[in-house]
Amino acid sequence: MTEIDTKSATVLLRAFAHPTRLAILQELSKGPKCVTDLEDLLPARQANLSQHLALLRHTQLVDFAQDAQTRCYYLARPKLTGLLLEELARNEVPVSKSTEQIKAEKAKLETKQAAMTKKQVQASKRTARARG
Amino acid sequence: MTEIDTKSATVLLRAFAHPTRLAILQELSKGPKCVTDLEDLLPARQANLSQHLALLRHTQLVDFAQDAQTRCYYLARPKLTGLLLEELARNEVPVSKSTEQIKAEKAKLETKQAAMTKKQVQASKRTARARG
DNA sequence: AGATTGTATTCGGATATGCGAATACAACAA
DNA sequence: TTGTTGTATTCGCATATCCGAATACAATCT
Repeated sequence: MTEIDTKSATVLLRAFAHPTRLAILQELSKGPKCVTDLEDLLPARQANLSQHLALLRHTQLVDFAQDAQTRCYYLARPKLTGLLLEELARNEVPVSKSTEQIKAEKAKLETKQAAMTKKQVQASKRTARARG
Repeated sequence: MTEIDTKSATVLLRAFAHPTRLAILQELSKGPKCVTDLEDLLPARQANLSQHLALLRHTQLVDFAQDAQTRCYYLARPKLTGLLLEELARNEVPVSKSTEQIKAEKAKLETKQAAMTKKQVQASKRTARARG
């Protein structure tokens, strides 16, 4: 439950969030591949794959080992990528909660914090915007 | 290791891949919140939060329960969201592999498949592009 | 009824992303 | 040396995303 740096986490997630890049990562999760291998496996052209691979390199999701003229790409963070692919494959079914249930949960949490300070923050926010 | 529908998986990932949305999900992982709560917790304005929440609703990452005038949002896929946030917090350190290591791994995989068919596919792809 | 509160939606412009085409380039073959 | 193979980069345009401003709207208060 540690607090995440959402800004840098987003850089990683954006790298995952593209069909071609996700497909590349899925292929690499089965083993290392060079660009030509990927070109055969995926419906994308060489230049485009190289662009996506460059992005994945910069986010350190992949790295490569040079084998003569070819570059063999592999997953640089196999745990992260593996877990993510697994979890996407699982495809959790969304839950629906009743208003009662939520009210109860919310109430329980709010008793743990000062409620008044919140309203003050809110008020100062509004006036700040009104001024600015 | 099941094959994923990369196109629809991408829709989910894109929803995660924004600082504000990720922060919203992180807050909701601690308990349900209404829009005003989030406005107090995050550096974003109401309209903007509503926009992001709409996106998160459409991807079924969150849902809400109506409590009189307010809507209490909660995680609709707590496992998925929780695991992802955990894994991002862990921040796996990238591995680096030697060319030898990769060549070995790659060779082992390739013996499991016909190597010739690949070259044929590659050749037909090239001529197809040349024609097109 | 009018004002306020909590939230959603629409619009428009700024910025970012995606992709093909062209180009670069190094290693290797003929 | 010229050609070919494997891969990367640059450029320009089309499309998508983001956000604030404005507006809508229903519920509640005065």
